[in-house]
Amino acid sequence: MEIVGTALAEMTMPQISPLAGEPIEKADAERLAGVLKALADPARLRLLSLIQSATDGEACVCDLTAPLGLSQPTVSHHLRILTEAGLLEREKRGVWAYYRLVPSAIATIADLLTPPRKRATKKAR
Amino acid sequence: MEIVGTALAEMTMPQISPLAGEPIEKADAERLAGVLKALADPARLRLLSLIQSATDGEACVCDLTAPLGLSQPTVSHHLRILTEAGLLEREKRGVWAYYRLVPSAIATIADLLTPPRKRATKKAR
DNA sequence: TGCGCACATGCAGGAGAATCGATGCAGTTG
DNA sequence: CAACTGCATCGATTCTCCTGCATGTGCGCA
Repeated sequence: MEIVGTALAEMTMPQISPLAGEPIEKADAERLAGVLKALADPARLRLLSLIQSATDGEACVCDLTAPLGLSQPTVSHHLRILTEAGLLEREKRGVWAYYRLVPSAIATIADLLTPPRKRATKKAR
Repeated sequence: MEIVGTALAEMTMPQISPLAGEPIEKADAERLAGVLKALADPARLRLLSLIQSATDGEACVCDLTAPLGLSQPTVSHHLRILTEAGLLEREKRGVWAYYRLVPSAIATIADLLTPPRKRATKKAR
């Protein structure tokens, strides 16, 4: 139902770690689950990995179909989901569409999952 | 198809960060996706949050159905998935089944997602 | 201007997952 | 021992998602 949008950006600010001090709200859980769902697919994890390890950290669709063993429409589909989740950014140059990782996007998710390890939630010290 | 098992334990050791130096293997991607899929659900994120913020960090099923607004079988289903993914552990005391977070399980996932920030992959120094 | 290439979108089939009601099972209590 | 409580499992339904084929779109080139 496409609740994603640029999902990541919408939740970087609030402290909605599932391991924060108190239960998270239903809406926050749905947003975080939306982004995690974009990650929770073998093909998409491999896409992120392939793009990151490519030259200049970018890759076009034609470079990604073969290593994955998936059809071009399917790869485009996955890239779209990752882009809508805020994990990839797309740049069209000529006939090609180059994808690259959004800087620190995945790190942001990792931070959201990480327990509030001494983070200033209520004056840690 | 239950590829999970105690999924987390099986991949804590290898360096299979999707943002590591080189593309991850298909099998690694499937394992990591399996654990992420356990996380990528609003109800399960809220369950983790509720359990963590409960007294003594544990909770039984009867305490969790009401806040979630889901039926008891459904809650048991989600708890089972989280447990099989290695995120929760179950202890039966009397008639009740108490669930608690597996220490640092989620932190492990966060580490897997975090880019190899100066981590010793091949002799960093 | 017409053709070809790279990519996106639409459509459809099939597999997997979320949910619930009904039921089974193990402790507890009378 | 019988009834009750808390939880897991089963079966069925509905919905979502992954995937590929066919097609549409935009850009470059002859």
